Amino acid sequence: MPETNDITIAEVAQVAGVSVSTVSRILNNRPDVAEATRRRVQQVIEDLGFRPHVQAQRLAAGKSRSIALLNPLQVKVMTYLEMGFFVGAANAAAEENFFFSLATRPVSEDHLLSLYKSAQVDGVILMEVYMNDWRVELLRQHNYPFVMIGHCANNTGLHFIDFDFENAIITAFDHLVGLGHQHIAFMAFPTPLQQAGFGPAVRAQTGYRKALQKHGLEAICVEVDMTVPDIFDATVQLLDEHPELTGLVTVQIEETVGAIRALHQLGKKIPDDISIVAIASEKTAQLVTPPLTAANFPTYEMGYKASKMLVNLLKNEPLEISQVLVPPDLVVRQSTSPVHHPAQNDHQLWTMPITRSGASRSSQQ
Amino acid sequence: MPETNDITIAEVAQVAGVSVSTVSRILNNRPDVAEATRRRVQQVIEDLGFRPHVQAQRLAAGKSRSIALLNPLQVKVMTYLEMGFFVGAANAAAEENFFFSLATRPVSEDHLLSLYKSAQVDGVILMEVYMNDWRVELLRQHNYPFVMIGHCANNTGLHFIDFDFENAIITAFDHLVGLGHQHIAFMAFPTPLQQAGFGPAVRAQTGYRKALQKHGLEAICVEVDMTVPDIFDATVQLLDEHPELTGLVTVQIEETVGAIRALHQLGKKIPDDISIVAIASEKTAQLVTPPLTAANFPTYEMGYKASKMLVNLLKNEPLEISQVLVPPDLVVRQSTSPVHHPAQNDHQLWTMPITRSGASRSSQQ
DNA sequence: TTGTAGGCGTTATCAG
DNA sequence: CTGATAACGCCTACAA
Repeated sequence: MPETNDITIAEVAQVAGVSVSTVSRILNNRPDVAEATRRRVQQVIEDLGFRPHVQAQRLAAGKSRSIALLNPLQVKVMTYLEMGFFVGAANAAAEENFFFSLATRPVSEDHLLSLYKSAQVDGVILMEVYMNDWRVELLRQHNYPFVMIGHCANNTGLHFIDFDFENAIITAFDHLVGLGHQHIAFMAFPTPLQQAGFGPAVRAQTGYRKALQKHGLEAICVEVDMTVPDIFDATVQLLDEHPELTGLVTVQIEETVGAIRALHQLGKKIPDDISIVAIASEKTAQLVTPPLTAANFPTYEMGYKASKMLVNLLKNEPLEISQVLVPPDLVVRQSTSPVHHPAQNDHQLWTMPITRSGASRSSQQ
Repeated sequence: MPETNDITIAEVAQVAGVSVSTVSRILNNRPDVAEATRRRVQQVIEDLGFRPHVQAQRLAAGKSRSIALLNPLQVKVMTYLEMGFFVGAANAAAEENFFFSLATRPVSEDHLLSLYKSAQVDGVILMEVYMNDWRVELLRQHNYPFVMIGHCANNTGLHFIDFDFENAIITAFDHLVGLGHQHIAFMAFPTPLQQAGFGPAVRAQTGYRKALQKHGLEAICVEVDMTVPDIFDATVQLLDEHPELTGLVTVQIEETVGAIRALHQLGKKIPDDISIVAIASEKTAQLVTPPLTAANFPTYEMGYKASKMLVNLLKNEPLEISQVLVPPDLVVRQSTSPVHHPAQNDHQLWTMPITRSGASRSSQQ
């Protein structure tokens, strides 16, 4: 059996020759304590190696001083995207002396309320937010504190930080068009996500529509699942149907490697034959070859900021800004280059063997 | 102000017409309760939406029912390696109804002890373990429960799960030699880590020595920092000094992309010109092009297992096995092929421009 | 099978 | 500035 920490605040008080309340005051940095007393008691605390019992503190104070990030995580799977949010949020919480945890289990309404009711947390961070999100309604109705990474259709009274997907897509197209590209495909979020009103999916699509209109481009759009094999197949099929393509914009984060691999197999060079613009964090963009030109998705910073916002909320400190939309910042790396008019032997490429056959897909206007 | 959960066990008891202790028993699944009573009380709990106050439970029970993974995490940086441990451990803890948290801050002796003393956790999972690790000594001496992902020089009485780095390296060499390769470089852990007795670094080196001996190979070993640019530089220099190279074994996980990028830039084809064997999880191996042949590093499973072990320990349940070494499982993907004797125009490659200059490195025997 | 009562280690209120 | 003392919400002998 492990040696328990017998030392309590009472013993500290006794050794220091003061009352428990005085020790408690010192522990909580209250101002109304004589400097001499404070020093003496702190010395005793040090000597005894005393640490306050956090559960007792939480119970007595009526605050858990804990927050959680609600991650709709599939078991085993976590990407750099979520990880950025997570590490950022964790570090910010640690800085504020708040306990941080990750809720990995799928949340039901009941589960979500339980987090608050059972005093596991004082507040949560929501991610993967939908335009109309039941979690938001539920928490708002119960008046439980929370902040979002993402935002809804109606955000009055809500606190959030989100990436500006709409302008990210527009910026991506601006970049390619600026390099002379005219035949650009857009690899969009899966249709079900769009229909369900998943924020990034909806807003990326809006950005896409605006970009088409702005530059007078032909619509070449394919919706794919966020998996490497699906993107691989989609890319193959896309180039089959649109051999004139010289540009590609993707919203998939890490899975863009599927497109790269497909192009590689088709004998298409990046960026000589096809330029790619993605949405990606620094880390992710550097993970593939060539490093991707991408709208920078600052996941760490967003998680950090969200966490700070929540803690401020819980401390009843004023929030300077409570709704922030992070503007896209296009980082040019090595996956884009000026358009390069194709040589005439292009069609020979199509005689190459393709290992994975394409699933049926629609190429919508 | 958020609506607080007024409902307590006392109210449940009153409404159900029983005593608090009965409700408590039901909450804790004690057997000594009449079935009728149990059902009635559970109905009341449901109706009232009651959730026990976890802080109070922990205080009264004298157990936090919480564990933590001690991650010597550099701020902002987390790789798929740590993430696998983390998600696995988190899921296992959740299954056991234990609270899980990640300690992101660098631990001092004081900090580590505080975790226990302040009842934040009942036990911890250590990772990045050294052959002689002060944390292990400290916890052992205080008789605090813990398990390790990794293991020490002396492991008597300790509980751990670790990946068999030594045999992983041997297996990697076996594979390459089996394909006819004779000139194989080994990209080792940085010297400081080896000297400090970092477990994987030490054991990988042992495996390397044994592999050389087993197959009678020439030693071509370079120690690199675990960063993409460093590995890039090291690869360039390595091929400069050893143009006869046809095989490469790396222990770096994600950073191996640096080698791939260097080879790409040097005009070397993978696997036609150079075969690579890495140590990597499924996810990581698939992230680069071509997908890497690698000794599978089952990080999720290891985190999961470590967490289960710790929880069992804390529940005083018997541990079936308390020291497990995960055997390497070589997964052949697309970065290795039979040796392919070089064409005579190889040296022309060295006239290509290299963007990053190599830092000075030693190529030890 | 159920109820009573004391205690878990702090914080907070209110006197002094 | 300091000290009693009552919560905080639950668990757990012990008794019935």
